[in-house]
Amino acid sequence: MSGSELTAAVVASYEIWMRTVDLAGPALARHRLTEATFQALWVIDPDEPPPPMKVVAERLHCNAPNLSFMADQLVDRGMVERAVDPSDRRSRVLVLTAKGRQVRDEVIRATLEQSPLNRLTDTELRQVATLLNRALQSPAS
Amino acid sequence: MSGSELTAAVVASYEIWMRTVDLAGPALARHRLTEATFQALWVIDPDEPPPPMKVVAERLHCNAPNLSFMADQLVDRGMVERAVDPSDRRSRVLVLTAKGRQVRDEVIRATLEQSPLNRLTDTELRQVATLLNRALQSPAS
DNA sequence: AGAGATGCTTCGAGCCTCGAAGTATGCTGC
DNA sequence: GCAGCATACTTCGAGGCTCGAAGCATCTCT
Repeated sequence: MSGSELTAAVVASYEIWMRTVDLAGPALARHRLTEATFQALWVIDPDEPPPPMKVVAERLHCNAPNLSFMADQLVDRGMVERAVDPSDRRSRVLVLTAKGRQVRDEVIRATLEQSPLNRLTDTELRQVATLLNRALQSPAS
Repeated sequence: MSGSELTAAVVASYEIWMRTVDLAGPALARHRLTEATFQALWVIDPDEPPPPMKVVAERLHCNAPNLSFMADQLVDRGMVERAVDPSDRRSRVLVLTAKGRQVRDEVIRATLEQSPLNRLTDTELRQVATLLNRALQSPAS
């Protein structure tokens, strides 16, 4: 219930995110991605086992019908394929295609390059990440 | 074009914002506000002269038709009124009503209280705000 | 006064989001 | 083993958000 420090930090984090999204727009359009589909692509790490849709939905803070819709878009664009999860046949995992991996790399690189955060030094970025992650780690209020 | 420091900071700022929005949801619903209308309410500071819609649209990173739509919602809910800007009769300023000021205070307080950032100390919050604002201040790339 | 610029609104299209209901598969206890 | 419940996803339909194009009122500049 304090005051201006908290307000300033929340406003700044809002502004950082909004500008990142704005600046990423053209790069997304080049690959016919929207912000929503891009974020879905982002959270599928090609260096880890393909995640079940349930996990992807959690990472995106969205619900199952919503992810189903976005997955359709990525499948239509040839960037992702659905596969049955061998460990649970109810579940579907999202597998990046070769094109999906390439587009993901390219758009993430463009997004990071243009992010306002890219103007900070590595030391400053480590401080930011440390502080923000400290805030995120506490028990779910 | 570096690497993991930047990625970690961008991901953390995304997660901070998404969690803030998630947690604010119930407080918004109590006043029949959506995330979009709440942000419009947020950027109208009752302690400053009522801002022209053009200024509000810039603060929200949205365009004129979009703000016009959101302003309609706030007017319908009795939180805001349009008034002619005396210095330019083309322009409309958005004026908070008494109800608008009260709801704005209440919902902003709830949002800040529940934000993950509320778990940091004032010193940490000052560091966060300083670093993020440093990133934001640089010339528009 | 006329021409062009600016601020807002309206309209229409498209995308995003979500609750409810349906299908398939897994799990538990009898 | 199988009945009943739980879980993962999909489909459907409604509603909200966003934006380009076009229109109106007003300002500005000459």
